[in-house]
Amino acid sequence: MSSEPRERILASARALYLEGGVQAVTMRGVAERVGVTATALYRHFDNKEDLLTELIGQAFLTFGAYLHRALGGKTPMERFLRSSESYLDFALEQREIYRTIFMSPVPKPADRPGFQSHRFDPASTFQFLVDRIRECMDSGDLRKDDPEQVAISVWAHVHGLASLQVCGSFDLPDEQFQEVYRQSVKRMIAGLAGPSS
Amino acid sequence: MSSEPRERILASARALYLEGGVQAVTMRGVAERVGVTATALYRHFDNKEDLLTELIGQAFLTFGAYLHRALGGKTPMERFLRSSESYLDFALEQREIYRTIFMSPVPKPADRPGFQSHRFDPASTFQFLVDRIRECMDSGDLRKDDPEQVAISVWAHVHGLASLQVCGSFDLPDEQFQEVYRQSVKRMIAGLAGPSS
DNA sequence: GTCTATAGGTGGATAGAC
DNA sequence: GTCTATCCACCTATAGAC
Repeated sequence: MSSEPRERILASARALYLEGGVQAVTMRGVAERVGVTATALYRHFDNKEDLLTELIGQAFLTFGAYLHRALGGKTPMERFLRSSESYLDFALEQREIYRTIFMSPVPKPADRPGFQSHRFDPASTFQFLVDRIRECMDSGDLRKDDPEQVAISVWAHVHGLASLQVCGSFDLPDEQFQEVYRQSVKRMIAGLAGPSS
Repeated sequence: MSSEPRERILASARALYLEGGVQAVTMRGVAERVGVTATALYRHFDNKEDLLTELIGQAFLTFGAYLHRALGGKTPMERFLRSSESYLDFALEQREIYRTIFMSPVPKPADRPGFQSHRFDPASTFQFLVDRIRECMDSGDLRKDDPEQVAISVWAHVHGLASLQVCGSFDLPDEQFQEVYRQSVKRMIAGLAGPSS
């Protein structure tokens, strides 16, 4: 590949990104990590935004790979539950990427002329979830309801849990939190009122 | 008051903050807005962090005022539902403050020597919610369960909804979203499985 | 492809005159 | 209390030599 140096630059950028977020990615910093001077990077990327765009693009693909695992489940309910597991795995294992995708303001098309939506942006995540839920309603595992509205509730619930953990609001180690997360998903399905499960 | 200029500085800082977040608050920018030079600010604040700390402190008080409204409800369930309403009101009306309090990494005591927790930080929000939920369990409005675990589920759910809206992930106008939010709270209470409500 | 040198920008903070 | 002048750190980006 003639683009091997390009990959090395992206790798260094990703490392800095995972350590300290977007603001930790500077041309100087990336260059130092690669072992060249900052100006050398401009042979491979037009400018910083270019580099960042490619980085984020790869991040979306990573998320897509996590979600895709859930489709290995054999029943609708299994696929639904696995989706929530995969979602959490991604949030915990790729914290900074999760922050960027789901905890940062969504750039509007107006802000970025020529903006191309990725395969796995928040919108397609949402659609993925709608499909899992519709399946469960068809199979009778979930009560019949508007799949899109239910998807909003479910997504908000898992995202809320994941994002609070990523922010450190719970002050729980990840292993303990995973159990809390699973229980909470059960509770979301069973509800808060009515007879105990 | 001898601290009147101090208040004017804070007001300008708050304005910038609400417009563009923390990063929009620069000593130069604040000073320009007040109508003085940047150096003048250092007569009133030791440094930028000092200014920011005071700003955030006031923000926590604002949030506390929102939550406090919920206590006007007459029954436990009413107070519980009003809490969720107040929470959303705050998130939508004070977006940037909401971001700072609930969507940013929680500073660990280690990071800030002499760090003093505020009256309404994530931890005390959580306690407030636990109290509302315990009330509802005692009154029989909610099924008996571990109030803290249920509080986690409930908080995550409303925070997830609020934060996704604040980020623009839903792409819905606030008025429409409020109705979605209310329905979702109902759904959280009723659950996703079992008979329709 | 990579370097040195350099331009041009933003931001925090201090010294000392008024 | 506020000013001017100034320093320092850090950043993106370009020109032109090698």
